[in-house]
Amino acid sequence: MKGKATSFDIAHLAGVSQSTVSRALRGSPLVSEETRRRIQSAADTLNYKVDKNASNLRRQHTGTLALLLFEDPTADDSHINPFFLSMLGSITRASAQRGYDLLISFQQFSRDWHADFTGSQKADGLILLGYGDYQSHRDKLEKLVAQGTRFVRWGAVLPGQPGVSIGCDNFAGGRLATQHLIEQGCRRIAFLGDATPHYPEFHERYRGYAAALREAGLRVDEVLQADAETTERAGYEAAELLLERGAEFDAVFGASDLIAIGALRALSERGLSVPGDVALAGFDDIPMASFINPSLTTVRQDTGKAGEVLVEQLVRQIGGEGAESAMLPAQLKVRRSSLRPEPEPAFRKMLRNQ
Amino acid sequence: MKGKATSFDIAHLAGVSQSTVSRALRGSPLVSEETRRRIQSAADTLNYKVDKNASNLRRQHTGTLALLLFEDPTADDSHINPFFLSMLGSITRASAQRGYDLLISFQQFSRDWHADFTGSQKADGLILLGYGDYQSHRDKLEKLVAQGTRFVRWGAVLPGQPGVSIGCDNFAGGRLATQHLIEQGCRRIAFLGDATPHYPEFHERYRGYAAALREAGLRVDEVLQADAETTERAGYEAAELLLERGAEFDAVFGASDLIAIGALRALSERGLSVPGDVALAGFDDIPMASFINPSLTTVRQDTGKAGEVLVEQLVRQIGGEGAESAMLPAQLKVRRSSLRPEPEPAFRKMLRNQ
DNA sequence: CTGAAAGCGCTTACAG
DNA sequence: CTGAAAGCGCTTACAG
Repeated sequence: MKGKATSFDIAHLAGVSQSTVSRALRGSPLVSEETRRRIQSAADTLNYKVDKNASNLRRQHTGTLALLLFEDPTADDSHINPFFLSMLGSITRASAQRGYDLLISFQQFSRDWHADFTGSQKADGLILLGYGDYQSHRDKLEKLVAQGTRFVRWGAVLPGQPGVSIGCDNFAGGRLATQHLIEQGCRRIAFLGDATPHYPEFHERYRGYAAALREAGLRVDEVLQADAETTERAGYEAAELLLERGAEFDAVFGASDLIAIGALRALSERGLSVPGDVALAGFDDIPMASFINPSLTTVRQDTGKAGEVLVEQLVRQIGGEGAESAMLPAQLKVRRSSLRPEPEPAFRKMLRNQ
Repeated sequence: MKGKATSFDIAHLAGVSQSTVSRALRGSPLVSEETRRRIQSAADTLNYKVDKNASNLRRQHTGTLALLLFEDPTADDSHINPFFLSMLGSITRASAQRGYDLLISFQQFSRDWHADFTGSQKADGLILLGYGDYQSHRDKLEKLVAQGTRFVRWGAVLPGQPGVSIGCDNFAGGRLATQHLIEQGCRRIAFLGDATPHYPEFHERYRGYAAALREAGLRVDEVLQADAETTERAGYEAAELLLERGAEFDAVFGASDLIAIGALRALSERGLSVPGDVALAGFDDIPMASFINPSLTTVRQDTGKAGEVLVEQLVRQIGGEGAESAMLPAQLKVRRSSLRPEPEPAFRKMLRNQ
């Protein structure tokens, strides 16, 4: 790489001062059209690009957003949760649309993340993404607020939380899914996923589940709940636990699609058919949900919209405008995994008709 | 945000010069242990972080890698190809492991990407990722080389290509999949995907396909090939085209999993069963491949390994070491979609045994 | 509309 | 081992 062209080189070539080059290239109205054109063409021939480091240093900003992706360290580390992958895609798009670069960082190990990015001027603001134990994050969030760091986080939207949170209406989503299972005739509906306030999104889904049960005059039975983080394996194990417990159930509501898919595998291995013996629903609507067999009934979180809102609210903060937490609607997607009674298999019908 | 602490503040607090602060914090051996400790604790109490912009400006480097993701503008723009999403995950991890930040950028629209990142000192090197028309990229790659830009690209590894390419052995993969279909008794195997050198990865897969056919004494029939880019929709349409043409085939090899999955839908809609009537294979092994029904036989590209190698070779270039193109092995994953003859359905057996 | 000059916060020869 | 000083390449008051 031979010496990169600087604004002085352009100035020299165009026969103006370096200040004028800078102004022209930044689109200042203080430069005459003709001068601007001359400078522009000089810049083009020298293949000049403004040095971001210098520009940012001087302007004290960065033009980039940092996406911090928290993954539960216990998760299988080869795969990122597909839901977050979708979010990542939409956040990337939304950032680009608003002229920001996006820096991505996984935060499984580092503990000092709360200051790493904005403190070191790598990013103007932070997007926090990830399921995970909220309690252990909370004090860091408060520190972030105290420091004046601009950030938005994806998660449960509840009163009294530090900073700006964007999330979907987990309570309504949990309620919707459970109501649907009840309408399908299910009476013993299991909930797979952590149901404590440690994981507020799951907790809200659980609360929605419990509300739907009570509204239908059904009992919330603790035997029907088993903890699980968002992995297929955890879903598998939670379903196994239920089965070993001897719990009787005619439906399973997984707190996430990954959990539901894991449960599906456990049920199949025991010879239980879905939806024939057990109706099944998940949460997230990851791409896989519509492809598995049977296709998975789930609560859709609109990741496209989510990315837009996250970026929008963060950019507002950076611009000094007020930003607000927002709750996005949850939408029930009914697919085959919950549709009962299952149409009678053709061969059984034939046998009976003999 | 109250005035951020600078190295001068630390110097003042620790009672040393600013230069010493800088040295201590960068781990220079020129600083005594005791001084270093004093400086470190001052930095901690003031919550000091080195300003990356200033540091990078001075050191003339950035510590970040840019991942440019090219997507075919005709693709459904709401979804990123899951294969690239996997790559993105593994590249992110590999970069973090080597201490680089990763800047992500989608390049559907911008045309000036070849200089945007390294020229403006946003990144030390580029990772180019995306299927796409190679011919139209080629001159940009050459410009990149001419400029001395460090980059690696994911794609076909062929002689005479500009720069460093990492890719999987697409020829071997295509051949493997086709051989497997032939072993399953298929004789009329369709190929869905562009088969021209414009898309070198697909072309290599096609060449592997053709080689396997010839080796088995089978004819390569143009009627059995239909173009498709990497989307489910394109796969669906290509299969439709084949069907409308009245082409007779007993197997379909999709140049990517997405194409194969689209073809599966088209076949099902026509009442053709997979693998009963038509055996099916794809390429990539995206997560969905193992979840659809029937599960999809495919050629696995190891994205974890790919990300590591891409980052490794790029970092070597940045460090002034020589980097080399590399071809990663392709691995056949046999699943249900290609296993013929299909076990006889239970009810048919019953009927016959009456 | 344009130019000369200061300064963003570091890193690193240079001198001791 | 430490300090004083130059300079990375910009942006932006300040002066005209």
